[in-house]
Amino acid sequence: MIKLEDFVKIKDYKFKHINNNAVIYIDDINNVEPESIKQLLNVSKLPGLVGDAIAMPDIHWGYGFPIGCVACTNYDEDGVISPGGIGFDINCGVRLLRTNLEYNEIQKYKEKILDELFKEVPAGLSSESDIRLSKSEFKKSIIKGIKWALEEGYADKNDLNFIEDNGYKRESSFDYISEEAIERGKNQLGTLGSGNHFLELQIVDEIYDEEAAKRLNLFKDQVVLMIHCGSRGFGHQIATDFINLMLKVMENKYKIKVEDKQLACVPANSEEGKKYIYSMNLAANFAFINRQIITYKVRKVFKKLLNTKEVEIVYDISHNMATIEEYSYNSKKYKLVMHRKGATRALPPFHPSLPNEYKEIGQPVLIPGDMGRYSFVLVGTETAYKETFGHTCHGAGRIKSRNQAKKTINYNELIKELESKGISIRAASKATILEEAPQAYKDALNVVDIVHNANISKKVAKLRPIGVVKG
DNA sequence: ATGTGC
Repeated sequence: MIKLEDFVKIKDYKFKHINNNAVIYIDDINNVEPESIKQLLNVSKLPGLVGDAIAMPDIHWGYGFPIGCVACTNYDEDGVISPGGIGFDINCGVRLLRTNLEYNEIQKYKEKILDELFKEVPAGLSSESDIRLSKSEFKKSIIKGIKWALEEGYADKNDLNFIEDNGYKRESSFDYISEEAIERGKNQLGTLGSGNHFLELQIVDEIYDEEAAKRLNLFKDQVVLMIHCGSRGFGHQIATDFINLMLKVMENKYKIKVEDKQLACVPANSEEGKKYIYSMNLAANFAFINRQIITYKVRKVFKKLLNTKEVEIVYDISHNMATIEEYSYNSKKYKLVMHRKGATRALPPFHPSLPNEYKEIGQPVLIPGDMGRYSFVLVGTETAYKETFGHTCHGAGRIKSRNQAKKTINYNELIKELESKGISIRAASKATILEEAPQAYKDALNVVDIVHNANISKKVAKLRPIGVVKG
């Protein structure tokens, strides 16, 4: 049984378990579902954990690990890596594009822009790309990562500076990838997918931090675009393959016992651990290219309809990923396996991995909200570096299950409601729209306010959707 | 999230 009173408030918006290495950033501990707390406590018992298993205010139930969670293990002392701590959609992430246009300059072209975006960017379950590659071309492209996109003309040279890890994971390989993964991924580059993934036309609605907004080249009433998607069937198959592999060797070969089979894991420095890391990084490359090709399509549409050449990347972040990093924790140096699942990196100002343009403000944090309300831009802080291994939340989090949403929400009413707010929809499936209705989600503003008040990231801008392309 | 399953 989960006892909520076992979590004590150690400062505003932060609760720590009295016996376990688990903390939750939340306004009120009663606002967390017991199932996801149980999952967090399971994670806190993983071999080699360093510090606490950390939950963000958008925590909700997931596969093994809760979504909205950070867990770090000690690579040098057989700390584990677990695919469930990354998620099936490896390198699911968000990219924000800015234009030099104001809302009033595009208002009359809005529907046309959405038509073209919907035509150019394949969306929906099992949607396929117009880019056809042979198996060997596909392999070459994913190994090269975003550098392939640059060579092929899908990226501008400057783009790479504004993507986390420059859009390229060097430690990647096809050696441990199944034919199935290749088959599933081969024709999916530059596709949106389904579920909560989207391409939105948005307007900068409110600026909270003028200085940081200026550095990010964001201004009120500006037209921006947000891309939320990941590694499609490719990453999904890689996750599936490695969960199966780890289930086979975890107990027999490595004598690891976990609280839940879905926490299947192996030591990160083991044979299987290293194979997973190389494969996960490959899926990460896929997702970076995926968001890059969608960017290319957006640029094409804006050039064609508005003759706008300025569509620049503000930033591109991953919220489902693990990285192996040297990190100081409690004045001790570690090589950490940092699992982040539904959590966003939020590095402080002057961190060496930030682009020069953003050095003084910290790492941009992109938080997708729901299609009817808003999304957010924040920046990382020193407090995050000290308390959360440099992380913050990733989104709103569900309150209604997909089925509940489909049963209780009326499609026509929803579309009318969105229209009345000035939001137009292009979607491959009606069911997805119902599943992703604003009513199915928590208010992202509450989530963002908690991380802001806990100082693990700072609000910079609020973005409001005016057009949504979905699967 | 996902060729929406073991």
